[in-house]
Amino acid sequence: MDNRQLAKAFKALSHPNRLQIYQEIIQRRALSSQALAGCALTDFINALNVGAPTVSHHIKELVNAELISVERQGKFVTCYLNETTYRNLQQFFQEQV
Amino acid sequence: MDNRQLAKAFKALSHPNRLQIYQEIIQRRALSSQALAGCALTDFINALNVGAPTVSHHIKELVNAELISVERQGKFVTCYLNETTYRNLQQFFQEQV
DNA sequence: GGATTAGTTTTATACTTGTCGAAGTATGAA
DNA sequence: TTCATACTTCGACAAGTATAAAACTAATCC
Repeated sequence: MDNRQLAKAFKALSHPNRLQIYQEIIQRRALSSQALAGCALTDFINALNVGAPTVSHHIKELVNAELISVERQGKFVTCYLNETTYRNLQQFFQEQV
Repeated sequence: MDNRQLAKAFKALSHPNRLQIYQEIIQRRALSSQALAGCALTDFINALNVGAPTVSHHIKELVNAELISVERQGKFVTCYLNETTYRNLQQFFQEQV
C-alpha cells in the first residue's frame, strides 16, 4: 500500500462520524450470524445525528478509500469491511517496532 | 483514546506529505545513536517539494494531534515520535480481531 | 397502480485546508 | 554588530469538505 493510498484511507477516517461508522462495521463483522455481519445504512442514520444525504456521502468516501464495500439487498444497502485494507493499516503500525 | 482524538490523529496523517514526515520520524527513532534519533525540519524541507512555511505548518498539525513532539536545540528544531499515541493507534487496529 | 421506504444525486452554503510570498523572530558565526 | 541560517507567523487565495434541502430512483407493500 503506497503512501497516497494510505493517506487516502486516513483521510476517510479523519472525521468522527466516518470513524464511528467504520468502527461499527469492524465490530459487527465478528458476529457469527451471517445476517448480522453487515451494517445497514439506516442504522447509521439513526445512530449519528446527521441526515441521510450526509451518511450516504460518508459511506461513499469510505468505499472510495477502499476501507469498506457495499452491497444492495433489495431496499437496503449493507456495508462490509474490506479486510485487505484493514490488514494493511494494521501493518503500517506494526512493521516498524 | 476517544473517538475524537483518534479522528484528529487520522486527520493529521491524511495528507501524503504529513504522512511521509511521520513515517520518517518513526523510522529514525530506531537508530541507536541518540544524535540521529530525531529529525531536523531542514531534512523535510529538502525531501518534500514544499517550502519552509508549509513544512512548519504540517509539523504543527502533527504536534497538535499529539503524534509527535518537537524540541528546539539551538538553531534547529528536532522532531520525536510520541510513543503513547503510536501505541494507541496500533491498538485501534488490533483490539478487534 | 398508488403510497411508502431506503437511499442517491444535485445544488447551495458555510467552513476548512494546503500552499506560497513576505515579513518577523531567534540563534549562531564572523 | 552585522550577517546568515533556521525556522515561524501573517495574509491571501484556490481548492476541498460537511451539511442540508429538494428532487430523484428503485424496491416493496397494499
